[in-house]
Formats: sequence, C-alpha cells, structure tokens
Amino acid sequence: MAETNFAPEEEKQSLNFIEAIVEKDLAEGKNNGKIQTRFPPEPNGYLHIGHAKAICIDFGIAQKHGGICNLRFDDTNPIKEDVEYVDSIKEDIQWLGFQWGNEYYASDYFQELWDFAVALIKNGKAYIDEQSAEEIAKQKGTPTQAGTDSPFRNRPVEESLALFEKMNTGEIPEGAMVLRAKIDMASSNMHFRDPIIYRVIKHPHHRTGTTWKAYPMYDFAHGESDYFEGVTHSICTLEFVVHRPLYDWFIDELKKIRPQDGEYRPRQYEFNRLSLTYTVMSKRKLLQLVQEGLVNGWDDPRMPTLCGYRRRGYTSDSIRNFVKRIGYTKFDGIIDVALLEHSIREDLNVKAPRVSAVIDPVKLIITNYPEGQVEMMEAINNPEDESMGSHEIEFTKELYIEREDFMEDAPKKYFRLTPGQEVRLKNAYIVLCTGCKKNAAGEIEEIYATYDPMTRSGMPDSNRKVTGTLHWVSAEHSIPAEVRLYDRLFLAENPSEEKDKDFRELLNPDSLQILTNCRVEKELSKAKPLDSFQFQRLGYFNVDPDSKDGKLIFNRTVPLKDTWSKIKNKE
RNA sequence: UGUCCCAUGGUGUAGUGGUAGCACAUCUGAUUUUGGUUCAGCCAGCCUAGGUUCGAGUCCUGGUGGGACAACCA
Repeated sequence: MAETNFAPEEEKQSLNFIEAIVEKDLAEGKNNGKIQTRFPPEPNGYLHIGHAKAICIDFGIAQKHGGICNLRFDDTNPIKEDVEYVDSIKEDIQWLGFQWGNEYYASDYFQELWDFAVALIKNGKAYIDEQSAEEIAKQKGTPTQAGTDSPFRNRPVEESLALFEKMNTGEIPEGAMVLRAKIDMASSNMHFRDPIIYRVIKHPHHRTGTTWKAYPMYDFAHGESDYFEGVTHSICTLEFVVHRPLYDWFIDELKKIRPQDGEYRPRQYEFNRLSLTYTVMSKRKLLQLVQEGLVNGWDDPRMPTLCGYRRRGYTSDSIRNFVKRIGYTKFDGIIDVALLEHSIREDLNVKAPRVSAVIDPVKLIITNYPEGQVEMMEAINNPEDESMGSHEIEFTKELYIEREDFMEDAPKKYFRLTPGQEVRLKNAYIVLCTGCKKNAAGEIEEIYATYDPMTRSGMPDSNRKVTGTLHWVSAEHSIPAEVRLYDRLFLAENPSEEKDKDFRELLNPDSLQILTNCRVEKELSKAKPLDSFQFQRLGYFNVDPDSKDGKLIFNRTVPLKDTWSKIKNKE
C-alpha cells in the first residue's frame, strides 16, 4: 500500500448523550476524575433484552473509561424477590460478556438506611403516619391538584422515633403505619408530596431473613446506595426522570450527615427504554406468561428474556451489536424487530456451519442410480469462512427433499423440481425430474428423477447452469429429528393505545410450530446443546438443550430472508 | 387544567450555528452449488409559526403532537 502523508482518518464514532456527559465530566475532573456505574436489577424476574440495553451502557461506559461497574441487587421488597432470580441475573450478565466489579445488595445498607431515616426524623424531616394507604393516597391530591397535610405530619419527634422503632420489632401490623419524608404536599412533583420511605413487611427477606420488619422504599434506597458505593453516574430509564429531584434531595440530606471526600456527588441520567415491535417486554406480563403456562418457562425461545434468546440460538455478540445499533436517546420510539433479526443473521452467517436437514420430507428416488451404492459427497461447512473446513454426506438412490421443493404444475419462476426441469442437488448431481407417484388422496408420495453422472460437484460438466439448487438427505443415512419453528411474531399485533385490552389476546397462535418427522444428516448426531447451524435455505437452527440421546430437537433461531415467498405472494 | 421529558426518511439513530449522514426495512440490478450471502444502486427526512443571525435541524418564544408523574412496586 502506498504511503501517504496523511494520517488515516480517525474513525469518527459519534457519542450518545450519556457518553458525551461522561467524557465532559471526566475532562472537567468531576468526582475526582473517577467514573463508577452500577447495574441495579431487582431480583424479581429474569433479565430481558431491555435490560441488555441497560447493561451495555452501565458496564460499557465504565469499561471504556477505566472505571468499574458494580452489580447491585435492588432488593428492598422481599415479597417479590427470590434467589432464583439473583442466580439467573448473574448468569445472564456474564453470558452477555460483562463482569461486574463488586456484587452488592441494597439490603447490605439496611442498617445505614435505618440510621439515615432516624436522622431525618430527628431533624424534623420525617414522621410516622398512621393513616391507611387509601387515606394517604387521597391526601396526595392529583397531578393538577395540591395534596393536603396528614394529621400526623407535625407529631413530636420522640413519638415518631418510638413508633419507627416499633415498626421494626414486629408489633406493628403491615399497613398500620409508614415513615414519610416531610417535604411539600403542594409540590408539582407528586414524588415530593411527603413520599413514603419505610413500610412494614413481614415476609422474610431472601438474604436478611426476619432481621428486618421495616423496609425502605426504592426512592429511599437507590440514591443512598449510589452514594455509599461511590457511584458517579447512575444511569437508568426515562420513567425515573420524575424521581430525580427526590434522588437529589435524599443525597443532599445524606451528605449532611455523612460527608464524603472532595466534590463527589452521584448524578442520575435517563435514557429511553427499549421497546420492540410485536414483543412483550413488561416484567409483569412475562411473569404472567410463565405462571399461566402460556410459555414453557422463562427460557422459552419465544420469550424476549436473555435466557430465552440464548436458548433460541441468539448469540451475545448479536445482542450487543443490536444494542449498539439502536443507540441511547430520550426519544420514546419502537424498534422494528427486523433490526434484531438482522443482527443475529449477520452473526450466524459467519459462524454457523451449513448442514443438510429436511424438515418436511418427501422421498426423491433417483431411478437410474445404482441400488445400494453410497457416495460420500463433500460439503463445505461455511462458504463465508474457508477455515471452517468441510464434512462428508452420504448420497444414495433414495433421498428426502423438502415437500415444498416439488410442484407438479409450477409457475414460470419456480426454480425447483417440477417434471421436465433440472435442478442441482447441493454438493452432488444435477437431476432431471421425471414424475411422481400420488396416493388415493392425491398427495405426493414419491418423486422420480434421473441423475447425470457427469455432473457431480467438482466434475467438468457440473458447471452447467440449472435453475435451482436443493438440499437433501439420504433416506437411509439421515437421522430423525424434531424441529420447532417459531414465528417471527410473538404477538400478532403491536400492543398500543388499547392498554386495557388483555395482551394475552394478542399472542400469535402460530408462534410455535413443532415438526416431528424431520430428517437431518448424520453429522448432526455429534452436535452439542446450543450449537448453531444453517439448515441451508430454511434458516438458522440450534440444538435445544432438551435434546437427549437419540432425540434431537432443533429450534429455529431465525429464518433466512425469504425472497421466494414474496415472489409467490405477488402472483 | 399542573410539572417534567421528547419531536430528523417507513423504523431507529448522527449531525462544534455553515453541503443533513448512517443502519434496518422496501424496491432495482449484478454475482451465487440453495430465491441465502456478497456487491452496486433507487426511493425517502429536519412537526409548525414567529424571532435572533450574513447563515438555524441546531439558539429563543409560542403553537401542535407524543410520553411520564397521583403503588405501603422497582
């Protein structure tokens, strides 16, 4: 390559707004020039692809600037939480390719939060309210109407202190009293109208057991936890924008009683949540699908959970690339699921070996091929990557081909088998279709063809131009398999305005189709769980972990782009 | 009758006040031992009205439209 006097243009990669803020803060020496983030899931469900977006920015931005990102479980509500979720969350983060610095729990700070709450009470900035949830809600007012003060708002500090103590001993029933911060019942921000910061929960906590009976609310735990840990940039989704003033309020109060070095101060930044067309993303609804048995668990390949995508054959690379493509903004949009599909095809195209499988078999008999003869044909594993080598596949007189690859009366543009037309059998011979046999019901039972011995792959005559190429397997040597086809649409339509409509009514009834009579080439008996393959034109498939000796199950990760069906539909 | 956030092709995103770019989707053509892949190309955009400025997608103001906020959830 000729040398030039010009340095190669440094690739300009635009920063998203969060990266821009971080770089500016770092340049200005804020927080002593440090960056620290956290990924703060509540362990009440499995991670989904929306979390992947958060994970990529939380971990990615710390990594990029030499900081650390901690994993912090926001476990302040024992009723909904469980260690099952803790374990799955850790597994999924690692699968995505990230490693946290420290593993923290909001429950680690229960004592410190308690002390902070006590300090607030002593400063006259918190009080025990003994009203019912309904009364408190009523007094809160509406977004357009100021709230009214609780009759307990100005009770003596000593009284609140004593009652707060009791909230944690077990003698106060759930719901009988709460601790509220005393801020401003007329604030235009609803979260400032004396927010509840502690409530009584008697359900044992998955980590602290029955030590505590009073638990802090999210707003009273999140910012404080960030402050305790030294988080500099607390990145979350847009619905927390309205919480930010409260986040700041608590940290300001906390700073007064627990000053830290320098100018350190955590700040919250919010980005747009991921929503995907035809996809259920809410944790609540996903839990409902699992609990009602509408799917086969959190890792059902139709689920948008990370374990679901993993089981379906999505790679973590493809998900990270997808996240990179969609970006981070403050605009509430909806991403076309086609973009996700493009990301996985792009990745699997390079990684997945091409193998032969017939999912809807019909017999093709090569009438002029010698009975009992077996030829080993070479099959290139991946034309995109020579280093992946090749394997062999048995060719015999009786084969299976795809039922849709034969038509007795074919339209002009049909490139496949039809009487009188020649096609290439992939990696093997060119064959000429001579006819078929039908049963009484008119269904095709067998298809007949003759082969041209001079057209075996690699031979001189094999260059002859034919209309199409078909995949096939030997009837005798192929092995049975089950194939699960997932429709690209989990929902038949996008969830929208009609929020009241039960989303279960939107579930696509054809989201899963199980084919049990499939035949795959023998080579696949060596495949291991989660291995991915391209079944030629049928798409990308992976081995389901439920496959047991003798029973192979494949999930279709994603079909190939299908231009044939477009042509077909036009006619 | 509130506060806050947002508005760039069909979708999602870039754009120090100076030629609006990228990806996906769609469509067209070339290549192809799978109608895939790869390559080339087409179509298509700054919500609106004012203001500031030599110059506005960018700054200001008013509209319009969308979203968030009234859990003892996070």
